[in-house]
Amino acid sequence: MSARREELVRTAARLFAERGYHGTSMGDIAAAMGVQKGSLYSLTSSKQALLVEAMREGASAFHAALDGVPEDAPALERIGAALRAHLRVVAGQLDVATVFTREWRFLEGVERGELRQDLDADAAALLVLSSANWAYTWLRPETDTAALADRFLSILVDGVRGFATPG
Amino acid sequence: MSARREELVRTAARLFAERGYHGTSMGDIAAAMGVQKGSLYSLTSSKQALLVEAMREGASAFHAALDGVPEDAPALERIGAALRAHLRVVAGQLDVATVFTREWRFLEGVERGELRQDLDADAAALLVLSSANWAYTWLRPETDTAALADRFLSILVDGVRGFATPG
DNA sequence: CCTACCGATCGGTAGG
DNA sequence: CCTACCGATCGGTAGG
Repeated sequence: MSARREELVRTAARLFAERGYHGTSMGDIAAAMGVQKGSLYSLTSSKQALLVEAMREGASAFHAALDGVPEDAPALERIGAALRAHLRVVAGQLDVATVFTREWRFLEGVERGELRQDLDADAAALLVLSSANWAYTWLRPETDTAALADRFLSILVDGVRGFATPG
Repeated sequence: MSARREELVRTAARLFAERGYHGTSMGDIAAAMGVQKGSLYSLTSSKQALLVEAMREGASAFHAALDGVPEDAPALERIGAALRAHLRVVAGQLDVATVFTREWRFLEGVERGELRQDLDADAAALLVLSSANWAYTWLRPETDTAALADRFLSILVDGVRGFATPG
């Protein structure tokens, strides 16, 4: 894959994250690349292919992050490692992570509610997943994600009562 | 406001929630209403006005929910009441809540990161806000939101160590 | 509420 | 990488 093509995918991911997939035109992407839109089609076959590529980067980054989680550690330690790794990806590849978290529904037929989490599911797991999945809206690249993840985890285990007074 | 106009806003909210604002055309909305798209313009002035109206319903529902939170109660009780009320709105008006949470960026110039939450912010507040804002992706209308909110809150206060064995 | 239409923009292609 | 263009679709309007 050429450097120019990588730049195209990165640019598309940035605009998809900013304006949404349907809110971004090939003309927008071309303008951001400094070329005419017809010129993009030597680098990609379609707009949808750019979304697929951006999603693939996101999936691969999150997947690779989980690969670093030790398999034979206590559950709590593994959850902590997974959360740290996930938040690190969000902060480090904000555009790709945003597109991955928000725009997947334009590629797959998964409907809202199919996850079918209900009262029997573990509320603690929902809290962790929510914080991880919502993180793209407020995480900043310079955020200390490891410290934040540890603080999340500490609350999940011991609650705010286990905290020293903040400040 | 006529019943027909209310039906239009509800239909638009449903389609915006399913396909996104830019992914929904006035023709789509008209088809769901059983009329031609030109006919919609006697009920609304523009597609954007429909988004504004749906967002207004969401804002008003969430705002009204917060109005029921007692002002002179302990902080923890107020947070619990707010979380319960918020999740009830999400479950009860899923389409409007989804549009409100996800599509606000097409109306306001607020950019990602402007919230500027960082390590100094309270991680517990982030956990609560994340669970509330991500809820539209997994909450179902029949979910017992009060029990779920209480369980979230219990974790935040005492952590999972404060739980009896699940099941 | 309909038909018929407007100008603009869309994703994508041809040919160079 | 460009110009020039395609058919389709977009949001919205006119006139009834």
